[in-house]
Amino acid sequence: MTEQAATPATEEYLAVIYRLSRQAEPVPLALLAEQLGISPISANEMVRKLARAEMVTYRPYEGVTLTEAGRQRAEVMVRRHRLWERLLTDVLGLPWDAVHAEAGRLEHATSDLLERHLAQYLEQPSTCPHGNPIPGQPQRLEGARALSSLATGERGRVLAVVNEDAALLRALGQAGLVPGAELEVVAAEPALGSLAVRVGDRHVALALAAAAQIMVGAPEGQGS
Amino acid sequence: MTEQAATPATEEYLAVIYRLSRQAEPVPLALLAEQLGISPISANEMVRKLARAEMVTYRPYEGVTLTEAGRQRAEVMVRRHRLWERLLTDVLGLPWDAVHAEAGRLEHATSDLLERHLAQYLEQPSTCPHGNPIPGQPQRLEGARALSSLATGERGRVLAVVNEDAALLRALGQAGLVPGAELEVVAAEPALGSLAVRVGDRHVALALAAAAQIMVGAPEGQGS
DNA sequence: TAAAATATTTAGGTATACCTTAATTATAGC
DNA sequence: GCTATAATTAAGGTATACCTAAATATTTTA
Ligand SMILES: [Mn+2]
Ligand SMILES: [Mn+2]
Ligand SMILES: [Mn+2]
Ligand SMILES: [Mn+2]
Repeated sequence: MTEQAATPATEEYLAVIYRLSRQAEPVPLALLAEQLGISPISANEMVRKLARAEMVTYRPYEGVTLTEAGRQRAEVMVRRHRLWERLLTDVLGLPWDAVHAEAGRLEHATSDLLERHLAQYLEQPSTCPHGNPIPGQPQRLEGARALSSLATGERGRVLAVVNEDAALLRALGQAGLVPGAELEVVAAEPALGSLAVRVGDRHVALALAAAAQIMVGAPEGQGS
Repeated sequence: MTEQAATPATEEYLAVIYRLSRQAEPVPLALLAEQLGISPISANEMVRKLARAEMVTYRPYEGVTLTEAGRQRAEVMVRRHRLWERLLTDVLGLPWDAVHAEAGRLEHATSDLLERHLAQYLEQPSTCPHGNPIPGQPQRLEGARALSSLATGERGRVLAVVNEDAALLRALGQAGLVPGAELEVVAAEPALGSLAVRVGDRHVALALAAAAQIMVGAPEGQGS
């Protein structure tokens, strides 16, 4: 009986590992613990339990990697999470900086049946309101780059905000830096850790750390 | 520190006690335990904990009653539950016999903010899809009676199905016995434990136990 | 390459919410 | 009024998911 824990806690671990895997693979335990808001010791315990259940592989001093079974389970959770975000913003009108936390709870209370109805009602969306991909839908193949990597004068269009921290999203929303926005880098000052960007007719200055969370693609009318 | 447990488990107890209070007040422990699907001993433990937290009063051999604080908390949960049921049926198109179970999970993952947006989007509905009242909305004052109490020849309109058991709802749905349906009692046979009813042009026979779960009001065009 | 700094593991503990078995009630039927 | 029945409480146990403190192991860096 190595199987089927499927408690909210294990679901949460798998989904967080999945998300962090984009940035670092395998995922260091310290990062995982920090994201989950628990002690590294507790994270270590749980990760070893997940390894026993063959949802992850764990290499001490290196980190955690999802197994195929773990990845599938994680994708289900992330899919439900992002479908909920779409419903909450597009239909119920919640602000985009609030829906990540709400969906983070609803995802664990969602059956297969409900997931199907959600996806159907929303017409199989391919991204969440923050531009991040919904697993199970065809992804537009993107030559996406972090905004922080653009040089002065380069233009692009916002595709996604990777980090869905509420404070960051609120600030970006006010600056007009939302998926679809066209922008141009006015001045890149890596040495100063800062970036000046024109968004429409507005000028915005942001830290490199913030810019690193924004994925941009080719500007309108320019194929990859 | 007698305060604020607010775990899903305590929320669940309060909501179930609230619902059962319509039928029996105080609520016998045996009934509560059965509804929650746990042993009477565990129910006893939890109820004494709730009593310590002043959410209920508990009189051994009699039963449980909600305190004012408990009633308020319970009404929040029942309100969220029934708002979800409305969204799931009216918007997402889930079958009416499935939504009680779904809402039973979602209710615990619902914030004040989300509750407000749900209610607003649904235009402050006053009942769930099964006809049961949504706390916090004005209730139409109803001279409702159980269908099982009607005599032969009496007519009425279905207001609500009190017991939201999936199998019962599925059967009632197929028989057309849904809120709003006009009906006439064709033959009441209390001795046989059965009732024959005409619903539209259809004839339906049902057990008294089932009929007891159906609340009816005055037929169309007849004020109370 | 030997400390120093980090990371991991062990050990022991807490809280929640269940369980079973056994003892102790209280209620109700006769 | 007594006793059978049923309800309650006590006692002890399980599993999950956290925690802290202390011991060990590994990696880094000087
Ligand atoms: Mn979550
Ligand atoms: Mn998102
Ligand atoms: Mn519930
Ligand atoms: Mn209902």
